[in-house]
Amino acid sequence: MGRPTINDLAAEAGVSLATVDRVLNGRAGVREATVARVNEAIERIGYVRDPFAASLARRRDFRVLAFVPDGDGQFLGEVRAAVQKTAISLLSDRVVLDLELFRPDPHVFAARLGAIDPEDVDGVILMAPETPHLRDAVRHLRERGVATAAIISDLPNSRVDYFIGINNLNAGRTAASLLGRFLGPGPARIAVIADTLTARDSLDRRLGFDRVMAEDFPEIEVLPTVEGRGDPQGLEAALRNLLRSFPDLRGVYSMGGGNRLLLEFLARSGLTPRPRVVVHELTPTTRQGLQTGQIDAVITQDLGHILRSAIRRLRAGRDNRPILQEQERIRIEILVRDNLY
Amino acid sequence: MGRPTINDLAAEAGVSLATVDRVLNGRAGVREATVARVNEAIERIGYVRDPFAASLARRRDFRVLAFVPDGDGQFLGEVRAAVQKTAISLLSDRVVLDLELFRPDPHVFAARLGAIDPEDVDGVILMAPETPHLRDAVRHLRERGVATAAIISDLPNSRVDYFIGINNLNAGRTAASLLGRFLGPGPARIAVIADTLTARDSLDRRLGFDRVMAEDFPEIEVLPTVEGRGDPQGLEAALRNLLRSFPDLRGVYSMGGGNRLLLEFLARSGLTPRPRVVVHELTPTTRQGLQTGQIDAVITQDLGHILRSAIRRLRAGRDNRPILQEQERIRIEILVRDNLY
DNA sequence: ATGGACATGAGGTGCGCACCTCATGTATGC
DNA sequence: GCATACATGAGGTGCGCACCTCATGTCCAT
Repeated sequence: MGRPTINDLAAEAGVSLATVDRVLNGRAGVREATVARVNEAIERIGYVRDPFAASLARRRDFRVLAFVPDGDGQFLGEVRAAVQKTAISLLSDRVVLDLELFRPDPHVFAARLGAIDPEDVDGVILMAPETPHLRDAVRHLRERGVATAAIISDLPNSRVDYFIGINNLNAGRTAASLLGRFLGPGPARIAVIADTLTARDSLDRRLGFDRVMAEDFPEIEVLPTVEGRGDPQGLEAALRNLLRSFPDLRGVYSMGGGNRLLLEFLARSGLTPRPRVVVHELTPTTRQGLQTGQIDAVITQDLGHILRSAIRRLRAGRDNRPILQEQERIRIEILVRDNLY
Repeated sequence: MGRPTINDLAAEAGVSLATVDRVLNGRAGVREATVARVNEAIERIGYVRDPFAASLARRRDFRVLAFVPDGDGQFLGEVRAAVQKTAISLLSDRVVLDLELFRPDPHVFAARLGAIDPEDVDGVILMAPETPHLRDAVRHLRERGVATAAIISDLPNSRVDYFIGINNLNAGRTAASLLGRFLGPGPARIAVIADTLTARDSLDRRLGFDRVMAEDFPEIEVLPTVEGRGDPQGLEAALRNLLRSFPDLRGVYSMGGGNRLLLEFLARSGLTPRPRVVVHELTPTTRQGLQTGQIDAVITQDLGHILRSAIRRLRAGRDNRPILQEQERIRIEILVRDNLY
């Protein structure tokens, strides 16, 4: 009743099991013509490798290294925690997922990637900003047969094998859609807060946000972006300035970090009516903000899902298996107080 | 390097492989004291069955039957489609998922469940309203060793093994949270539409909805529920009546089916300003409603996720494995035009 | 012709487990 | 004390695959 096995495949291709094995596992010493015959037979009988049996026989786990920036933003903390949790849950799937932190120095990071031994590592997951060094390091990894997946932020110029994350343009659109509806008809002024607008993600979000605001909520005036740049005092001062110029502020869209400070500032400012607040990423701060009512909506992505998806793709690629597009789509999730999990 | 195997387990328990096998697979002919010894050894060395190897050796797929009502609501269509898609994607996981439709007659349905051969079927997934017949049939299934999972609607009195779906009280709360925010401050009248309020799901949603409205949006007046009862003309008439009495209607919460008719009605009525509309379940109609702007938000659940989760639980139960709570939580998803996938 | 490089086949082993048979041991009732 | 029922062990087989060794065959350059 079952699917075809390598035995069926060998028979169909008219070669021995050994040759099938050589072709399937990319070992050397097979004529091109023979490889082609096997591949045709694969197509013909619809052979797909049984990943269970394979990993059983391989007697070796699927090893993945996840690189996440070392740093103290809450979101980074969430990512690191998600990697660790996912690692545990994937152990029973014969996947060993290791977390590795890296410091910003691009040389050091690229060197670390270059030192990866393809014998030890099947795939690499990267949450990292794109730099020329990284681009070269990724290319080098590919050449040595280590698959790469970018998560959360794409690395569009690094020819990474996969990107797993949300579409940030649509995330920005979603934020605008919500904030616009929350504010209702009539003119209003809203602020946009970002860590920095140089990051690709923030640019995309801002772009999507502005488009929807312009198209659907023309009466809403979006003030120039307040950039935090990881400097609490600077952000505080900028916010204070903003509020002095626009005491009628009715909404805030926060695209990145700094939410803790933002919420504290808003609480202190005692603005009435309370401004509508839409932020990104579920963290302890934003979770609490939802619960206390300081935040109206959080736009987020399921980190566990992202990591599992990344690993499924790396594995599927290695086994030359197709993936289920549908299951791998990363949703832009909207959380309010009442659907918080 | 690896996890303990049955060999380690046998050694630890001081019994043979045969006995370990008998205990693990619940075969008869083992003294209680011996069973206990094996189970203690399992605890001690932390043995967990390797599900891959097991299903390989079992030479038999995990067979699941999914029962979905035969009927022509769009949501039912989505559920059936999701079952079929999931079935395909799970084939490579050695899971055979079959879809079976049933007609409303509780006798016939219960008889069908009673006729299930435990030799053929490992688990049953049910999307069905609870009836006394069903309750008995589920109990009977359990007794014969067939695990059962209710999806979407719980069967609280049927002692089903698992329920996989959203918390409808929170779903109702979420709807109210959104609709209340969309309407902004000030008094407003809103309508609630339901197929029927006798279904447990609708009751829960309504309850959650009312609570949040009362607590957070006291100025909003929730009109009595309009019940469709699967009768298009009746619904149409009721809506017309409602609008005659309350021409200042500003919001609509639709808890179940009938959205197609509702949207047509609202379009024809030309209400200004356009009422804010929050509905449940993503269907072709509600998807289009989001895109055209007739619907502000859809509250939904990922059917593929629900089905995969149900199967993971049935399998984990059979193999006596723990599940990852986190991964199995079914989210109450909020969709607006811009995060539609 | 001869050696060497390369392509292929034959066949075995074991991964962790389920499932089966048969033999042997032990307690129980009469 | 003997038949009987039951508990347990020993050992084998195969699932689909990866990985390994060794033998044999084919072709080419010299």
